Amino acid sequence: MYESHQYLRQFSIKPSVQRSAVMNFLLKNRIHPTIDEIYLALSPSMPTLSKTTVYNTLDLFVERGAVRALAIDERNARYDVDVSAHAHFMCRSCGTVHDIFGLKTQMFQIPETTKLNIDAVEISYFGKCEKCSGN
Amino acid sequence: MYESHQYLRQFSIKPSVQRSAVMNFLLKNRIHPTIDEIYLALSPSMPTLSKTTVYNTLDLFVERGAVRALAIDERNARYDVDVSAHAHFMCRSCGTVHDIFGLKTQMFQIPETTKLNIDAVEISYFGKCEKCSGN
DNA sequence: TCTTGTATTTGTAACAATTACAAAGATACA
DNA sequence: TGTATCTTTGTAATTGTTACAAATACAAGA
Ligand SMILES: [Mn+2]
Ligand SMILES: [Mn+2]
Ligand SMILES: [Zn+2]
Ligand SMILES: [Zn+2]
Repeated sequence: MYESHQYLRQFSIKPSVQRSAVMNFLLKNRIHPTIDEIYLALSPSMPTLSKTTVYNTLDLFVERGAVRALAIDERNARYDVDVSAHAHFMCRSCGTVHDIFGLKTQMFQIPETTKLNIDAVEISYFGKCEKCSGN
Repeated sequence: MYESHQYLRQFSIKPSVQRSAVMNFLLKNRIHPTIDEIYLALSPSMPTLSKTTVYNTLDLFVERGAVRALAIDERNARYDVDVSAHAHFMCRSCGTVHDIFGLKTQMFQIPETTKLNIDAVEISYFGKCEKCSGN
């Protein structure tokens, strides 16, 4: 909790109770959560927390580069506090999103093109996770 | 239009007026359209077309492997009749989705992992397109 | 400490994309 | 022609997100 305060300052984000709680959750639960998952996890201990605040907070985090928004899940936005170059896998069955580390750094390089001004890359894999592969 | 009929049969999709019209649009307009774009393009010449039919049709196309659904656009699903291995770029400003061809085939290979049963890869780039780069 | 301006949070309403569902229409074939 | 099945349609419900204005918290100066 106190760490979260410090962590936020690294990204010039003024800490508040809500912001620290959200960042704390992201740091301790690296499951690429949705807004709803964050809200449902925090609201028991923060009964006045508003879902709008969770939206605002995540927007701010992304804007400041503290968090990455993933496009992998068409249904909801998912957020990742690990902004380093890595890929993701989403299970078509249970919807969980896993990290895929260890891909060649070349894969995250931006292709040469004069026309496009690329600032981000996202590599996503889809299929069934171990649990859902049945057996 | 007639081509579309033939095209659908390749994927064991029973052709109907609506299905052929949608496939024809996809084959002739390779812009990774949204459901709404497809609906709005076709409805003038097919006034009774229902948006639900467009949803149903695209679901069927994807299920049969005739079309790929892209996750690149968080706002709406986008569909690509080109199911070959290639990447995409989405402009953060105007929202258009471009193809990125010519990436090494290695990039589309599935990483070795015993745990995950991967069946698809999606490589997405984000930034500003030529038009929106101002200048 | 009070005052006042600014930043943040909250709750509600509006919006947009998608899904559910049942009725209507088209198609195939006995 | 009759009947079962497939497909389309329109509407309503659901869900995720955004807009917005009021309430609250915070920060600095008087
Ligand atoms: Mn991750
Ligand atoms: Mn494409
Ligand atoms: Zn799973
Ligand atoms: Zn653009």
